[in-house]
Amino acid sequence: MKEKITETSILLFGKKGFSQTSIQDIVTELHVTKGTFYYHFPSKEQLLMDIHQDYITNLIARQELIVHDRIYSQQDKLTAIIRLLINDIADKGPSARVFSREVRHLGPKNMQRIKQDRDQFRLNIEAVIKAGMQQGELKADLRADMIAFGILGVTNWSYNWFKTDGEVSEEELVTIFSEMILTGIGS
Amino acid sequence: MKEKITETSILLFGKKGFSQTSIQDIVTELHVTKGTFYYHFPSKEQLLMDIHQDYITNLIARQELIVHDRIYSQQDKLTAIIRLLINDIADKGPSARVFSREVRHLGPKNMQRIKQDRDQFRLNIEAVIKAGMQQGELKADLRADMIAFGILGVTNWSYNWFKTDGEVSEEELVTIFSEMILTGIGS
Amino acid sequence: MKEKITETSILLFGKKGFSQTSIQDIVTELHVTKGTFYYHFPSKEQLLMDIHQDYITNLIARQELIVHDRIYSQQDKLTAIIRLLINDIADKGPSARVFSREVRHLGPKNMQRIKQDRDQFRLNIEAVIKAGMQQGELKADLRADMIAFGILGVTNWSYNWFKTDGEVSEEELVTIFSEMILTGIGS
Amino acid sequence: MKEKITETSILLFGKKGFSQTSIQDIVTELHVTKGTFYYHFPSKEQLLMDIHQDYITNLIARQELIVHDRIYSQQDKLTAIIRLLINDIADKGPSARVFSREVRHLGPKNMQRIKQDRDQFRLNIEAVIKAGMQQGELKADLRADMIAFGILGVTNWSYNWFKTDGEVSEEELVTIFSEMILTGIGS
DNA sequence: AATGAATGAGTCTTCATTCAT
DNA sequence: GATGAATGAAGACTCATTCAT
Repeated sequence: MKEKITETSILLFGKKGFSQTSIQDIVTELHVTKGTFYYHFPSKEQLLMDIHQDYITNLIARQELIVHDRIYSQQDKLTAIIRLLINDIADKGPSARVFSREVRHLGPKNMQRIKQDRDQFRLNIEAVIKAGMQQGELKADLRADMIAFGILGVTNWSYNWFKTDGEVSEEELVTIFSEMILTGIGS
Repeated sequence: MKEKITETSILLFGKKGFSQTSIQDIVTELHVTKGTFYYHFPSKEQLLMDIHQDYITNLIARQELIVHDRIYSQQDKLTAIIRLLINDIADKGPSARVFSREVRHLGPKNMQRIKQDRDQFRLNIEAVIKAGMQQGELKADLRADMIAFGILGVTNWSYNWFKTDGEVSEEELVTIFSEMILTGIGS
Repeated sequence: MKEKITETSILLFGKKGFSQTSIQDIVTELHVTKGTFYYHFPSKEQLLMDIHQDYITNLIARQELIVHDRIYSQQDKLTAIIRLLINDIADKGPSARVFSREVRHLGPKNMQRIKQDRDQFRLNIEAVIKAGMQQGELKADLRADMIAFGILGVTNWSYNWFKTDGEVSEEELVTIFSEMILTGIGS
Repeated sequence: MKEKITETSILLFGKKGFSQTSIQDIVTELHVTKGTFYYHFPSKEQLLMDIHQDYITNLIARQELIVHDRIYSQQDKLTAIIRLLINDIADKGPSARVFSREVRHLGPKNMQRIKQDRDQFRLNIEAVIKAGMQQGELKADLRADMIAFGILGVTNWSYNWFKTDGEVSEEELVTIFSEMILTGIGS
């Protein structure tokens, strides 16, 4: 049941947003009562935290597999990270969407905790960029931090518009974005 | 008074988000009563619509000045559009933030209307890209639509993290992002 | 309306206690809705505070009239204070009952504030006793503080059992208690 | 286990009051689950009843030992009853406090039953007073019933303020109160 | 004896909205 | 233009209680 609640919540949060989704909505969907929800979760916020935590822990783990890979070039790593994020739109779509949007609704403490995780993800990207700069794979004069934000912008924004069943496939999108970032669009 | 309500609302929506800001919050800030609000606006949603509309109408107007400029190259135009969006973080900060976040809280009809405006903004970017492709300023084989989404991602995401009083100035950020997009980060 | 809410609440708190009385109970009794309650009071606790404050402020004022009287002997003052409390069972019955019972349901801050008022009332009694001891009206070796608690016990406990329409009138009860305290029951 | 539940409940009721203590609070404290509680008690109210019953049965038993004593004078008996109640603040503190406060939370039937026990306790005091009056130990014109209420007020009120580790010892308090009642405070 | 899951009625509170004045 | 009072629907959360295992 706990899992069912989590799944349903992810779906509903993804569809209507966190504040717009009431506990009633969640339990009605599952044909159980509010008491059931509160038997499994101490609060709505904690549920959101759990979702966040599950998602980002797994995400960072997969990211670090990429980052610490011995064979990939740094450019490959960036592409792989972009792929990681874009793929999740399909695989964990709603979960990913929830992740990228609802932080503002958390209390200061939880906000802080989540922020740390996100920072780590971002700093991992930054580290790859810096490595690329040193090894001559990337331009030497980049602001690694800003570029990392830029890459996250490109991918995270996709969660707002990308349809996995659209004209462009995930893998194509990965290629388009990674080329745009690595080689630019200028001729 | 209507203007004062609008301004205060933009500020509060920017700070706490749309759903988290109550009409009571707004009128308390202005030392008036709820009746006053409803004298000027038919609903909270309509207020949000007005804010959106004001903002985006002005934004598109400024974008089209750029797009139809006779002197700018297409690359310059893209840079100018990036500058337009980044500058607004400072100039119309809260308003811009509201614009980029609170769409989900609109009813379907209003959502639709806003979506059209946003689409137009995006299609204008797409048009510039296509022009650049034809004129040989940009690579010939780009997916103009996806690239437009990519550019919007980079800039819109900035609203979540960019501090105008930080280490990097707006103009520097514009340069960083436009170089990243036009020439890529690869060496 | 605010007054009506206060009055009804006093009645209901008196009958069923603070926690056992829901806001619903109060507004149902008045044929209004919960919104109305919260238009006039910020919280249930604040309502209780208001009731307390109203009651005790008035009570202390009347007590101090007695305490500072120039003609009364100290013994007369004690009797008058007993009368003050016993009379309130009839006049402000429920209010008095609420006052003497529901402190535990207040938050620490409000608890503190009420405690101060009560302490003042008690210390005023203590002061009268001490004056009586000095002036030879009362035994010289009393623990004024404990006696003050004793007197309060006798009167406050009455709120639990005394019926103003019973066999014993208020004034008779005052006489019985003040004689018991001043001259004792031993022969 | 049943005893452990009872003990813990007494403690918690004493600390936070009956309504403010949830069954969850009780079982959490004991590291068991709610099912366990309901295996041993049919309801929260019944638990309160049991506590009451246990306490008052024992109390009345001890009171009657005093009342029927052949050596004590009636004055001594009153003092002994006062001692009985004051001592219980220390010995059975929480239990006694619960007893003197939470009656209101019982259903009418249980309320009735408790009331009878309390009445008996009070009537026993009244009987002692009447005996004292007849035997010339006490003033002849007392309202024994009201005096009994007065004595109960003095002692029961102590449960609200008396600290056993304070400046005044239990035995001192007994002396103070019994002197106040028997000989009065007037000089 | 004890547990874990579920219930459902109830709690306080919030809030957008209405409307007579 | 603006106010004050009231509404009613909805919100998150609590809790005594039940019951199959």
